[in-house]
Amino acid sequence: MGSSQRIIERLQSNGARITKVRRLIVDIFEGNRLPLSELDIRDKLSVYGHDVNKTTVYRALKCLGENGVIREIDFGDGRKRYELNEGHHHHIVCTNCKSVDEVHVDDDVSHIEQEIRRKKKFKITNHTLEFFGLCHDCSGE
Amino acid sequence: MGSSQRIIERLQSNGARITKVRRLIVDIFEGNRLPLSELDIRDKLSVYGHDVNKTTVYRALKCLGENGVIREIDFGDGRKRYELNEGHHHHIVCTNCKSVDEVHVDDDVSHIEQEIRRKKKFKITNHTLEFFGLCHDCSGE
DNA sequence: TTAGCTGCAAACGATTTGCAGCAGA
DNA sequence: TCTGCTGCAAATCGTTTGCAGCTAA
Repeated sequence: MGSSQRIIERLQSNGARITKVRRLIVDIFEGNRLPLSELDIRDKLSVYGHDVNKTTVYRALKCLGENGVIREIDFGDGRKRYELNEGHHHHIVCTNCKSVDEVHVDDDVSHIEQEIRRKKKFKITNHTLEFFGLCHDCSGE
Repeated sequence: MGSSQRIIERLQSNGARITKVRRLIVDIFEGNRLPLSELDIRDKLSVYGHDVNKTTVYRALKCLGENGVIREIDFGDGRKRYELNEGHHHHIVCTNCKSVDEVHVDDDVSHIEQEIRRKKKFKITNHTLEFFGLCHDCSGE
């Protein structure tokens, strides 16, 4: 059980119980830095000998999301993905082989947000920015 | 039937038929510059006295998408939205009242794309950038 | 005429809900 | 102990598919 103490404490302080399934799922996220779908998670749990019901996974994800441990990522393919809610970054998705890579950009879109804040009377709290294209392997002819 | 001639020609040149339903849907998009879901479209069609089957709407949207007339927008709420494929821009969505506004930014994220192209060996063809927050009406506590 | 479009019903896949039994604190 | 978590089955919701009849070209 390698779940970081910080995460355990965050859950506990919000009154959520530290159950076996939640621990396992947090461990999966800590060992996989890329966004995972419900199915990805259950597959990985299964590999480690834990067959968890899909409903339970969805409810655990909801709990972890509500407590700020994970966040949702949307690649627009009809299934939600989740990743640890640490460090703002974006993703590049290969539209061919579906591989995903992280992108850390120094200069983010904060200047655009400020522009919007000025022009429109909108308090921006969040944004999504995902890139799509062909990875090196798939763009080779 | 106010469907722009340019769009009609684009469909025709690709071998798609110009049917009553497709004309109507294009008219709806031309009269509504914000992203519409399948349900939005059927509601608007209904207001004008046209009850169109949902399957037909989905197939028309697929056809219009494949011919570059419209594009998909994803607000991550589990339903697809579509808008005319004209002029690159983004959206700000009020997380409270769900209202949507367009955002035209002079300085887009092309510099980020170039950075990624250099760092990673990724040919970027597309990106999504949507903003979320509270609109003026909803942020007034 | 005829290939392509439409409508209906039914299938599908991701996600949610109801409920009875189990377990963390 | 006891409220909250889990698992199972069934429901829900957006979207897609199969098929028979219709219509644009």
